[in-house]
Amino acid sequence: MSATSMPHTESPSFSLKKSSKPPPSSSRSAIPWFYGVGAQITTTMEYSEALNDDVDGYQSIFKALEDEFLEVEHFFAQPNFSDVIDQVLSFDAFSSHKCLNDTTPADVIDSIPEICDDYLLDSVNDETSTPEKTDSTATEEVNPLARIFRFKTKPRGRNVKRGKPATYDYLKTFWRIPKRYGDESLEYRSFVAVYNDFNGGTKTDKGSIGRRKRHKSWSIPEVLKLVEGVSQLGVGKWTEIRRLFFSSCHHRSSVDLKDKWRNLLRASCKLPCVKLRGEWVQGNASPTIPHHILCRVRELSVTHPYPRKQQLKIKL
DNA sequence: TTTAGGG
DNA sequence: CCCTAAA
Repeated sequence: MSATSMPHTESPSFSLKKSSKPPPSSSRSAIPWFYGVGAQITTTMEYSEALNDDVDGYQSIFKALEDEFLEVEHFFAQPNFSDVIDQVLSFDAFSSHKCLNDTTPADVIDSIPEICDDYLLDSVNDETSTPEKTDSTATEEVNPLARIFRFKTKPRGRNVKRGKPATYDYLKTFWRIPKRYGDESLEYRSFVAVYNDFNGGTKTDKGSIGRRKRHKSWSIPEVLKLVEGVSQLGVGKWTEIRRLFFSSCHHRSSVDLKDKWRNLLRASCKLPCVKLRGEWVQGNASPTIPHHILCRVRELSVTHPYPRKQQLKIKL
């Protein structure tokens, strides 16, 4: 995992000086050191440096990850925003995502954490497991965030060993709490709390770690892409549709497309039949899909019938 | 690995 | 969104 393309010239400073000002969103965890992410990041960077890894590359990654912690708004607020973007995109890990020119900065930012996930997981796997400094003086080395990075995503692609199911359960097997931590220790509880928060889940962990991914409601352009995809490739070709129409949406999986289409079908069935001042009256739901789009969905549901449930299996 | 469907 | 039987 070499990042030879990484320009070393006057790389913009990524130190965020996040201060202790909490993000606007009050939904964030109230864990004391949660907002001290900056410091934690630094620690992690030093750690990777010790591992003789590409520090600059990690800086980019950690910067992006840090952003995820701090919400996008904070990221945009940085004066060297564009520099950071350039830096991040110049990193090898993003080579396959250079087709981002036609997207907005927001789209780019949105895709970074996802990309980082994969790459970080790789790098961590390469590392010879967690350092086993058994001496009690290695307290500084224990960086909860390091483990958060490691497990924040589900394994996929080359990140998983062949033969093993790419499930969260498998991922969990990687998760280890240092023995020197009691279940009631501050470190442990903080770690778990932050971890859960980071994964956007209030999931009262029941042995389940890192489930839900952050909810991202579908934008109209995304819906249009999906509709266009279905109209061209038909229903059921979600991997293809994703590849052709969502190459720049790294947070929409083929399964997401399938789910969305299902929801669109449901919505299209409930099309209002009332017209007011030339405009179709929308259901009354919140940001709903424009009427004409739902009409299109309804048409497609006929043109491209959804594969019906398998023939009912006869019970013997 | 990808789908279809239920949760 | 998650989870998983089926294919």
